[in-house]
Amino acid sequence: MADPAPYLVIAEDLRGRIVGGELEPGDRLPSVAELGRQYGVSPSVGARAYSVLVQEGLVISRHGAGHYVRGQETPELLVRRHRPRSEDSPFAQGAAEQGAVGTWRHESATAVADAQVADRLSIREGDPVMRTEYVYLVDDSPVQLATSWEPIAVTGQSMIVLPEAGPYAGIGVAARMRVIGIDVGEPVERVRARGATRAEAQALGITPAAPVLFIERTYYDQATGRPVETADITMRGDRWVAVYGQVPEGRDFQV
Amino acid sequence: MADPAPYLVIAEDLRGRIVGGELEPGDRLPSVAELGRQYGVSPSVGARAYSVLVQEGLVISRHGAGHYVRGQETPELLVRRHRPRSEDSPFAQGAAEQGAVGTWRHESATAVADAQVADRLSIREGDPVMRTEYVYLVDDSPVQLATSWEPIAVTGQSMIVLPEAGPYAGIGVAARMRVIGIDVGEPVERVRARGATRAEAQALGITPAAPVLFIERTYYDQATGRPVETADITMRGDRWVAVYGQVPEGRDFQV
DNA sequence: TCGAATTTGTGCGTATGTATC
DNA sequence: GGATACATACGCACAAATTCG
Repeated sequence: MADPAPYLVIAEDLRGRIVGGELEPGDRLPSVAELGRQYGVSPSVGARAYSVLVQEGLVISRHGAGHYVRGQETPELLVRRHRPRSEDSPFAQGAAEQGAVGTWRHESATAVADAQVADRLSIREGDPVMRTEYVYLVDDSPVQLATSWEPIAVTGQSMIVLPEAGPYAGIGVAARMRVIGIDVGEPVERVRARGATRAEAQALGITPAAPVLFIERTYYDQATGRPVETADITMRGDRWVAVYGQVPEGRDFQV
Repeated sequence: MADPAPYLVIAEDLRGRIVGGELEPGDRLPSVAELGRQYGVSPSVGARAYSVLVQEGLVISRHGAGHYVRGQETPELLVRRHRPRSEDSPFAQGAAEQGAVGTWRHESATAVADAQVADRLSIREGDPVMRTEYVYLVDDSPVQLATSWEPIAVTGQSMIVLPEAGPYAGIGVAARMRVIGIDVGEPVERVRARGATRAEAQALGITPAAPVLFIERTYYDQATGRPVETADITMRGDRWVAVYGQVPEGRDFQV
């Protein structure tokens, strides 16, 4: 049985004291030299032990200053949930409920459906669609990206062909579709966890391969079953929780 | 302006060639010594560059053998969705629909609710609960972990107090609750993307910090609104997609 | 079977740039 | 502004694992 390497032993020891609460967020940790003395190894071993904990997110290092216990910041999670009859932007409304200011940038252009989008919208590859790219910001920092596709065949003759222009801008897909007489009900969402691509990391201000929540959302016309909008939504994993289902109302039981 | 450190330059160079496709999954990469020669630095710098890429999940290292480009393995996504009136294990049923064999291991024990579980179950901290740990396997490889908590106050007098023992084992929470006359409806699920902890990575056979889909699920008694079960579910991000909502039935529109 | 060559993993000492007082 | 403490990066030496003849 091989003994674990000393730098792992030191890291494990410190990890235990941090998660156990003995060392509190903000506490200054021993310098790498001091750590080496305590365990009878060279400073570089202490440095490597710290590098493990930094990678795990338990410790932050400040060049020339020292290592510090990092706050277990579960930085207020943003909550994403479906809002059945919203008449405001679901995103802005959600942010407001959480005491933040939600804004977004967008860009629309016509495009043709590739194979994947065509499949999701039940149209033919090459059919015209309106594609809109979104960047969502909370308190001016980007937290969510989205790309939306709508078949021109659905909205082309209406004044909502551009999702973010005219009197019906910024109210969300469900409300916009109601304008042209389409009731969409709840969307179907396919949820995945994966690492951020480089482009996503760049846009969201996170490191590549950091976990993101990725949702493929599709709205259907409830009357006919026809897909009317589909979107790829990418959210910072450390900032979002997506909630599905509702807590029942009546709570008349005894605790 | 400080130049980036040589080990970061090397890592960035290799990263570009990997994501660009010049280096393909499975390819053997230069040894750290060779890498050092190529860039005119010592082997330790090459080793450090590789450690960065290993941490990002782009490269795997095999002691004594070399460094290899890691496969972007997108192996058959498993689909997780709610099954309203299943009378079989939802997990096994889902796996079977996808042509795989789903099995699981479990271990139950009584415990007391900590603050978080107590909050989710609307009971008091310290109240007794039945805790069950699950490891789910598909074709003998672990793909999902779960920890479930049920208040003893709900199941304690019944023959389903042990989730995985007796005639009602392995049928899922909803079906088990029906046995004692509780209709639970759809659960509430809070979905997050985060990096795997060390323990999770170990159990799931992935690297630490690899993305996992993490779901906090709670079932409620529909009649009273009382929570009757809550669970933490951890799934390999590269193997699972969770689906919410249903595609409408009728598709009588013209393409 | 075995041993030599190759390769990664780990520890150490030192030089350098940074932060703090 | 200077002195000191500190983290970071690098080159080197040795151990452990793998491969191959």
